[in-house]
Amino acid sequence: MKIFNTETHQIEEFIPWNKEHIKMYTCGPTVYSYAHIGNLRTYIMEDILEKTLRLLGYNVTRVMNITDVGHLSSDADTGEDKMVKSAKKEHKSVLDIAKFYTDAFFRDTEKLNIKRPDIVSPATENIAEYIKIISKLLEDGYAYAAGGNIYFDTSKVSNYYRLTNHVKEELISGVRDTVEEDFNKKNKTDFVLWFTKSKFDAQDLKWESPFGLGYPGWHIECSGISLKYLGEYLDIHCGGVDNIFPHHTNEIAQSESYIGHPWCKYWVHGEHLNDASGKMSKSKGKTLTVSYLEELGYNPLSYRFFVLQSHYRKQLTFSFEALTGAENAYKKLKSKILNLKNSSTNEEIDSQILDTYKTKFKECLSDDLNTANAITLIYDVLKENTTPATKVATIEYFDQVLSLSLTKEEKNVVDEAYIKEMVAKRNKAKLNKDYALADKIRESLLEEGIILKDTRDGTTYEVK
RNA sequence: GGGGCUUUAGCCAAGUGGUAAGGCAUGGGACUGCAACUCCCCGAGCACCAGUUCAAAUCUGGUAGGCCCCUCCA
Repeated sequence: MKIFNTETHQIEEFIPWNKEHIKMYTCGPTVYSYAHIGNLRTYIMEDILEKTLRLLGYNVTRVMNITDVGHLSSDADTGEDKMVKSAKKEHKSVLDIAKFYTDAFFRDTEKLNIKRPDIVSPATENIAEYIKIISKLLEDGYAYAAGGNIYFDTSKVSNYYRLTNHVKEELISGVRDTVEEDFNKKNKTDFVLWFTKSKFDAQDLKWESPFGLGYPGWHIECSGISLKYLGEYLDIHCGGVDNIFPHHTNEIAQSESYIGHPWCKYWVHGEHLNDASGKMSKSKGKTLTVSYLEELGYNPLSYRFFVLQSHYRKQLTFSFEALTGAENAYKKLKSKILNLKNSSTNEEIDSQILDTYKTKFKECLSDDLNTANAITLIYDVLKENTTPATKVATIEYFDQVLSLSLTKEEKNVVDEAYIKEMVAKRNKAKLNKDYALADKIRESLLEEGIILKDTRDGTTYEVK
């Protein structure tokens, strides 16, 4: 298995700390509104990565956090915590909001066939862990108190910028002017571990701590949850590219300062989904959510297919034209496969062909998750000169990772006798050359979602 | 101002030195009462310029465009 490691800036052979058991941590959603499909792209990538590792025979424990506290608003003029802001807007408590959008998030991921991580942990349920870490960092001189808050002292770590290649001096000269400076900090890059005093004081959730009544900083959450559930040796840490700096950079700083040795071996980041104007954002125009796609009549799995046709480290531009193309391709492909499945009764499976394709498939995914080539393999299988049963079995194997429900028959709740009756009626009309009536029957069935197909061997139907 | 990514047919894209995968759409054909479905056929020399090489979409340098990040923005 080869994977691109953000830390070393190159594709590397994957060698876990302990090959018996892989520890994987993925940054979860901030649950103050619905996830848009751009957010979900990263979770699809992580899903593929996890399933690939399992297919390759590894045991994997995957942990995801739910950020339900402490994320500040991006709208500089309001300066409120995003969670608090949503709560106010919707007249609910912060935790109600978090619960609501957490449920919505998992409903969306389920529709996209994204497996739920083994452990999902809300940030608010691990406060004791953060306090433990912060206390030790203070004790060891990696953190300091100033102006009521606890800060991490980035000057105490030697290779702070290792994820990004940033140069300290250049960073300082180029700070955006929209950012207010916090004069409590010793260094520009220092960040808050624990707030008791903040210009954003509208926090509903506060906890007692040795540092005063307050709430945790953004970055400590992921370190805390990861160390708690996965221990001091992490194999893979994933997230969107936007997390690289400062979030993951800071996680490394605080985690390694705390445990005193190297922490995570592989950093894997998913690129963004863009629209014509750039990065997709929750605060920009109509939010593209899974349920919105459904309202427009798209199958969520068409979106998964769309995403998998591209590479996770490449920016992907979303358009409805592109999604429609993916949907057409997905429908056609699935229909072909289901036809094969229905015609493949009691045939032998050619295990040699199956094995060949298993190997090829694993090679595609082991090549830094080349899902586009993995999908092309499906088309190759369909063209292969072998039994339908072999093809179906091969594609079922692929679908363990691709998770496109390619061989899953939709449940058709239809009255078969009724359809047969209507088809007979229509055939009679056709014989009588009463095409108006024939077309009318066909149209009325279509309205009920039943598509008639006239073949040489008679009329068959398909349920939408 | 700094750091990074990216540019392949109408669209989504694979490809990392040997002469452009796959899919969608369009067009043509077969099938059909007409359609739909299905099947068959058809398209680019890889942003541009200059190099390296027997050979470059693939390597080097430059130009242009797009995108992301730069500390409380996920």
